[in-house]
Amino acid sequence: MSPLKRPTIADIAAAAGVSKGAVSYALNGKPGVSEQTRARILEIAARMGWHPSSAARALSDGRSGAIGLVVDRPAWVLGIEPFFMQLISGVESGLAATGTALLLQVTEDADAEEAAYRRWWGERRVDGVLLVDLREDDPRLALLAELGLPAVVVGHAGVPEAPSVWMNDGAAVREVLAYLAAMGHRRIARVAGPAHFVHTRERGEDFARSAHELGLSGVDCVHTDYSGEEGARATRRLLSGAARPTAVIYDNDVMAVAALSVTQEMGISVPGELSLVAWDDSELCRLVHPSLTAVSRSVPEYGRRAAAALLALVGGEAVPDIQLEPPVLVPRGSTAPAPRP
Amino acid sequence: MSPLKRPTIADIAAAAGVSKGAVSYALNGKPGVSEQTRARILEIAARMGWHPSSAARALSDGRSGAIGLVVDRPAWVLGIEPFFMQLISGVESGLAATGTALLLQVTEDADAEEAAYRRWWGERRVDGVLLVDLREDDPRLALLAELGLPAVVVGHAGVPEAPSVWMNDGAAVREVLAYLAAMGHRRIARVAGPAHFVHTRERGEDFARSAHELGLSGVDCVHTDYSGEEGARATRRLLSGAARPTAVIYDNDVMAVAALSVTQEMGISVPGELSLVAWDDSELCRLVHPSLTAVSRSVPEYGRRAAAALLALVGGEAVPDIQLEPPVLVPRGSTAPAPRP
DNA sequence: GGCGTGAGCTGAATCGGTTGAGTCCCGCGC
DNA sequence: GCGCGGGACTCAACCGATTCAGCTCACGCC
Repeated sequence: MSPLKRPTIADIAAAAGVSKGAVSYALNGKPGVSEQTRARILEIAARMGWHPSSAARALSDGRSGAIGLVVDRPAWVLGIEPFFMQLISGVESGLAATGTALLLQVTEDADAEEAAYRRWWGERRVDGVLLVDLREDDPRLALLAELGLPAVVVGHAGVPEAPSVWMNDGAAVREVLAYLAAMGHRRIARVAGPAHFVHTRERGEDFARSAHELGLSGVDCVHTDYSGEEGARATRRLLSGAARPTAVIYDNDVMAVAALSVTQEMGISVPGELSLVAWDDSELCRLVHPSLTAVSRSVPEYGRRAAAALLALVGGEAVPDIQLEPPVLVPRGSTAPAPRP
Repeated sequence: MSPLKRPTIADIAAAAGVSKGAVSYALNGKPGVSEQTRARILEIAARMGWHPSSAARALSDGRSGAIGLVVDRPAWVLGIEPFFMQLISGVESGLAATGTALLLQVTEDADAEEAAYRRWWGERRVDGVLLVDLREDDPRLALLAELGLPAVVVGHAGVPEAPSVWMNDGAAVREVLAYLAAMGHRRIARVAGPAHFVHTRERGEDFARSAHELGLSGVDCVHTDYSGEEGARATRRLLSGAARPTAVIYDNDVMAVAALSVTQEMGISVPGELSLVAWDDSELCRLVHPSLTAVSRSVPEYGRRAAAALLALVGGEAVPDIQLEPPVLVPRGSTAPAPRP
């Protein structure tokens, strides 16, 4: 079968007996044609299966009709980390109605990520980008500002250069610590993500504040790269130390799952001797035994709102920081009262 | 800071004192300019930080410089399934050198997936697509052929409409069954993916054939949607039946992990009373305790080769089916000799 | 009847590349 | 000395949309 020909507005114009301009007005809902003519043109366009050429549109109005997302995490972390796929699902649903496309790029390091932005900008491939995993003094913000590429920050507020979509982790941190404290836990540790991520630091500050308020001595913190392997190693170290914690909180679910198998290895009972809490809830947490108590936040919602905010920003609207519903604690089988000393 | 201006070939032409055409020849490595002039133009372009406008290029030569991937799996499966992110990582690395972009779309159902292809084709957004999860009599093949949109099938060979990148599962199936049989397993079951996927059926045929060759009575098969939940349910059913299997093979790692927690729930020892094998190896398999024996295949390699094949196809080359190294069995802690009857 | 007005449409420029059809000049062969 | 070939460029059309400046009516109004 010979491939279909793609109709252009010129074809429609010919079929309707009007000029290209009239067709353009009709198809874009702009004044300049009578309602009769508009209806006729719309009908013809639909019958011909017309779609606007994204290239032509991009060329004439300077909009590409696409947004970009660069994910700069090593492949082995990405594979298993549910966060990104859920985020992407959410972004898609925020984009779906508008017909905007999503460009995805997975990079090896921060330099490659910056190069990707430069390329997308130079090639006019995207109208804006979503920024995840903000770092301290993140050079990407300056770069994007220099390029004039609109961006929305996902995951934490108060960035002067760009609007953001965020959740207040503080309340959830407080909730988790209060819950553990109420069950008698006093020695609580945290296995965190990389220290250079802003959200890691901020969550750390939340932990310190809440611990102080609750009269806890503090929360020991170990940094990792989010991988199960490092999560397991950190857990072994914590559980082998002199003052073994009675509860550990993990910055992602993958590490919490890894920790669970470490406890089995070491013959430590969960939740009898040790309570575990995962930050970020995914099917993974319900899959393992005992199921993991988790801090649940709607990651797709993150994506959806961020996409919508970016579209508004690209459209020239002033976009404020958007705060989403804070994460909630979902208690499951991995937490229980602290063991008697 | 005011946004940078994006240089065009006209700017370069003006700076070099030549015409736009000459600049185009120079930048594309075509004859028509002297080596001196070419070098000068290249130098100016580099200094100005020029990138070709993807829109302009797409408009004039009909190529968008992008390929598309539609993933039609429910969001909750996607989140945790490592396969797709690994595939995407691989695709990126196959694309990286060429400057081709990747468009990703996550859809709710098959209709939305077809609509996505129609849109991409109509808008000339992609030069070709990667096709995963082929179904029996897959309507997508006819659609893409009708549209004339080049496609490469990932995951199984012998499709008349499009070249494919695949691995021979048969050898691995044989290896797994022989391994289990050698350890005395006779009642072996399989928890498979959806029956409508071609690769599910083909693997089933491989199981039947190998079972027969090895003198096994056959392999019981239960179909699921790949989710941990259904994997767990299927496992409970299998383990509650009269002739309980001594070994179960899962079509993905997520279900195998879910199964492991079912065995804990039910007090069945792994691998003492039951052996488990996961198809597809990811960090997940190493994370749990006992670690899961798995059939490992290089998913990123899949993506890389598929991307390369698609680029060749788009470039007008004749692309044959490409067979990759077959998957290999990686024995870990979840398999052991069958229990004495 | 003349004139302004605005709806409804046309024509052409424009975006930034690619490309085929010229143009010009230089060197070479006879 | 003339013609020819070809290297090095220039020019302009073209891809498919958007958009602005007209143009042409019909109509209302004084």
